[in-house]
Amino acid sequence: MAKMSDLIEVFIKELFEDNAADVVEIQRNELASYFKCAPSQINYVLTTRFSVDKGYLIESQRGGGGSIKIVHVKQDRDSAFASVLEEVGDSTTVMKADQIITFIQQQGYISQREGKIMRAAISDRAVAAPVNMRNEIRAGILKAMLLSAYAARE
Amino acid sequence: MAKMSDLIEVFIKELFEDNAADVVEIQRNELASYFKCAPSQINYVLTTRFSVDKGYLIESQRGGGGSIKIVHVKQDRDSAFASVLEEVGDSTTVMKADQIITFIQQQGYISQREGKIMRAAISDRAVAAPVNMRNEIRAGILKAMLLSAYAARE
DNA sequence: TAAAATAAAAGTCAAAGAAAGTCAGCTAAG
DNA sequence: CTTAGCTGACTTTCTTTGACTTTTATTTTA
Repeated sequence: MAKMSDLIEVFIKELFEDNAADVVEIQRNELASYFKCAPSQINYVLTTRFSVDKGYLIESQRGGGGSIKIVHVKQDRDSAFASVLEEVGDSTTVMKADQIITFIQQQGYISQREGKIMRAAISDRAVAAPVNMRNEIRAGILKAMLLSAYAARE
Repeated sequence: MAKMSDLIEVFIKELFEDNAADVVEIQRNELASYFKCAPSQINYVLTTRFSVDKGYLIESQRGGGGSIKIVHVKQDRDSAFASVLEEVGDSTTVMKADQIITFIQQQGYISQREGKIMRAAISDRAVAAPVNMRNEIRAGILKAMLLSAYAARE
């Protein structure tokens, strides 16, 4: 069975596209019953797939007529790349690098395929260096790739 | 008795042929119980028989609904990618890497921007490792990037 | 009409479940 | 005797669920 959380994630992302909007509004219980899952699973999807890291902001209202608003926060190119480069710093774990790539991808500044290439380049399988150097080397590679992507705007 | 690992290896390779695919998805526990072996033996087979060197890329997801994806660059059908991977080998200079990237770019396998990103990743400025290790590390990074580009081709 | 009760949302968190990964040590084959 | 193969115990990561809480709106009642 395909994972429920993935399906819900895709569903919500389609809402963004359909509305050509950067705000989407959902009702937790409604969505949950549509997917036949526990309402709290919607929260799980929101925290794991629509986190601030990834460029999303959640606002919600409880009580009668309440709902959840998901805002896709768009940062302009310059500041997005600037903040991300700073974040990389001199040393970066695979996990952090992954988040950074996801962020810049969600912002729409690199394609999905470019994201995959970058992820491959910084993975532990690729960076065959002594463990104690890996994070530093990884940081160098990631920064170089981000800069070149920044320079080569479409 | 024929060696278990060989049987598993053959089995997986048959999956590639049966599906005429270059991506195969397995479930570790399922496969293990099919072969009546320890799940960790699947990992053994993957690391010994399906390494990056041999043109395979492994992606996995833990947790509920998790699985292991194996991507393979086929010799016959996409000889450009396959031969290029061989060309990279275990060690690659910047110049050679550059030529290889240019080649597959000209063949239309990767975009100009993807080429720039790859070049950035393998440049000496990016790979901040001791000089005597650089070419080996570079080879690993380049192979991983090429494989992921191949896997995510349109 | 103001306070109280009810209903209608969403939030939290911990526990259980479902995978895959690691690694040290044992066994078998060459 | 050395290397390749195999295993199981333990770890890590990710997902799903449900019981309980909190907040807000609506309705009832004194």
